[in-house]
Amino acid sequence: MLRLGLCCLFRQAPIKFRTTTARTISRLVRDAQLARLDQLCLENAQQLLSALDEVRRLGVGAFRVLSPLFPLYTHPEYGYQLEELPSAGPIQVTLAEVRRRKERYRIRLSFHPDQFVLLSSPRPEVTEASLRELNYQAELAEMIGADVINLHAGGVYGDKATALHRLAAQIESLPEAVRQRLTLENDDRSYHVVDLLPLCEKLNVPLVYDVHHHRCNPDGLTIEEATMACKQTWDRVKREPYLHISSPKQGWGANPKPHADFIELSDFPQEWQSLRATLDVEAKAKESAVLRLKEQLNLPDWLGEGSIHG
DNA sequence: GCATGTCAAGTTGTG
DNA sequence: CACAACTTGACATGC
Repeated sequence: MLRLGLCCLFRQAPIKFRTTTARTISRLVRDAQLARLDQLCLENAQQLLSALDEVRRLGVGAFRVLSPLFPLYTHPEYGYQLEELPSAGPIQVTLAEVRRRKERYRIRLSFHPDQFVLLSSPRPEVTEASLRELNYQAELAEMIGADVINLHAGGVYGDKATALHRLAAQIESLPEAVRQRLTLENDDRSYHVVDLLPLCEKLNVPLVYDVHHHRCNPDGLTIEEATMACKQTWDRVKREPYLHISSPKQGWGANPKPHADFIELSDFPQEWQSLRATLDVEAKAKESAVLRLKEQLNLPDWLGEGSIHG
């Protein structure tokens, strides 16, 4: 059965994640910086716990955790370690409870580092910053039990084969906590499913299939072919496949890349109807969009403990 | 209060 | 050459 996933934020539910900026933090002395960051991390951990309850209440089966759960954690100047925070203990306890609830509710958790995180760059400082960020997200993933850290392949730098070679080399030398969670996703500009498949098969990296990106940036594969190829990369490691969907904000005209508030049912590939997979819904209306798609597809509530499936 | 400009980070494509 | 787009607006400031 398909399980739908909500991405990062809520539009209806009163669940808010907070952040700060390097500029704001820079005006404080170190102790005050850590006190401020401590407050934000603790609040965000508590909000994540509420998020799991809300996802469960909505009958949804997956949640993507936003990258800056710990704001500025990997910043070169204002970064910090969890142990430096006065509330490190309560934060860890809260995140351990997130993990327990995710297991009880059978909710799948994932991370999607943002555009600055690349393993294909020829610039060492970009790779170093990316590795810091990946290690941070893996640390969080360990604490809450997230099984996926999903990356785009990044830039081409005028030579896709060489960029892919750098990407493969970096993947092979990742720390285990990152490596076991790393997945790659086709993007809407540079890397097709067909570009990533050889690397994914060689290194046993699961491939997340984003059908909107595929439609924006076609590679000759049909949706069914791309779906099956990606599914195989997950089958090989005996894990549930991940799919992404979104609809174009202004239709399939000049610029289909920006995301719409909701998913048009006509954009949902019928090939997916009977799949066992996680489908992240990338739509601005957040849980409203997930619920609408869930109804349109006639999917039942995703049930955890006590269900006849569980 | 509310409107508005700003915010760590990469790369590509468009106007 | 500036800006939008990408998984996502929220925060700080000034009126």
